[in-house]
Amino acid sequence: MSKNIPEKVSNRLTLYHSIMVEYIEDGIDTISSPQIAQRLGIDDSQVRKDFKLLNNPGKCRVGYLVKDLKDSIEKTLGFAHAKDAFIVGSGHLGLALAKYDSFNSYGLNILALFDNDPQKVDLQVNNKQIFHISKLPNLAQRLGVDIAILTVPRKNAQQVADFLINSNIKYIWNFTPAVLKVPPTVKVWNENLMGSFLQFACKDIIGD
Amino acid sequence: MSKNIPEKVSNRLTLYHSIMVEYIEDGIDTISSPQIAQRLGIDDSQVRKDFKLLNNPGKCRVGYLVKDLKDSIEKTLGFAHAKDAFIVGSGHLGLALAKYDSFNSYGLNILALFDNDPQKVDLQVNNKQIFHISKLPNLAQRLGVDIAILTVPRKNAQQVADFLINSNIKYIWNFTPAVLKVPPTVKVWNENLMGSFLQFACKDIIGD
DNA sequence: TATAAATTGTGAAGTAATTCACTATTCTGC
DNA sequence: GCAGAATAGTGAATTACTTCACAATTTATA
Repeated sequence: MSKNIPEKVSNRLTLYHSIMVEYIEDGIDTISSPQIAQRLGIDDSQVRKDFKLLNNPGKCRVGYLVKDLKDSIEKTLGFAHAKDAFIVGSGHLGLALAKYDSFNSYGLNILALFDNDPQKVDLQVNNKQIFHISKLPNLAQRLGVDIAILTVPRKNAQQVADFLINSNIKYIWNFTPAVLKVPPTVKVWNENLMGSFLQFACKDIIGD
Repeated sequence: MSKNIPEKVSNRLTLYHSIMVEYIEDGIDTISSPQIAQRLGIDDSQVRKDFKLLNNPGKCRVGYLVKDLKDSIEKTLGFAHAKDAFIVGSGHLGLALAKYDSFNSYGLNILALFDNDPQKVDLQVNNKQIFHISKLPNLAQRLGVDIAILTVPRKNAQQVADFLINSNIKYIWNFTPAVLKVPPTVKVWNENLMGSFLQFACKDIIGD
């Protein structure tokens, strides 16, 4: 599946997916591209072009089948492939993410948390144990985990990232504001919460 | 300032900003576009084009002054304009965000939290009080707050959003997976954590 | 001082993304 | 069954974004 879906498209697919979930809850079977487009403030032909990538044809004058759309979006985005991950950094954000059960239904299993604070080690969060960071390399290898969710303070981010890379972690979902230096074999996804907000704020609040 | 900076550009500006913070900590005064470009895996002329929007000329053979760049990015993204906001929904994520002090240094003040659970009302989180959601309209008006950070469960999201809109909230930073229906006068920024991850996961982990 | 190397700034070229405009199809109501 | 309306699908046009290529400048060095 998922053959080179551009980032913008996959971002829209996740929004479409949310709408499908809502329509299913409301017991609505079909949905049209203008309905979706209006909801998201985009062009309806854009929606149709995106859906074309899903190989999920609609019916003229009717629209698309909600259930089928949801399934093919999930297939394309890989919900079915369960992926295991560690949360590295058991501060407020790390703990909140550990408690965020939606991850699971989207195909992401948090297996454990890590921290360097001895006070936190061995605590349980949402049925997941917090381990000392020194245990990570061994556990990563034994469990075959190569995804880490990084939620340490900014000033430790690079150092911890280096440690993760040495532990054969290949994917880092970076919730810190640091821009990580990594070798080409390691992929980083920057969540950058404040950056995200600033875009929002900049556009309309500061405005002019 | 901030005259129609495209979203892609402002996203890059936040990444540049992080790098500037790091360089300042490391005591480095100047930085060149190839240095930044290599760090982010983008083209160096892209960096220069972005900086041109900042009205912050560099010097040939030397590069840009780190301090000046940081300042003009902050000016352009509006860090200086303090903005007040409420967190609506005092679950794990809401509490984690309330404790996330970086918001402050980026110009966002969380004044209070809200929830409908009587057990949570009147608790203090990071020196911010949790109020019952029914108090929101009055407080929003008295304090002149029109930004809400929405962290309620998905199934309540639309209903709470409607309530916020009736309380004259104009900007909703939406951390729920719901796609909110709002009038054109209200702006929504979807954080969409899982969507964000799926883009990351889809691209490289699922592969093909 | 002359030469070489590094860097900015930028117009032009090239890509990618979005919107437009239209055709073909299907459904609804008369 | 027919007329009208809504919709999918899609090539073309447009717009936005990125990369290329290179002149102009500055610094370091011999």
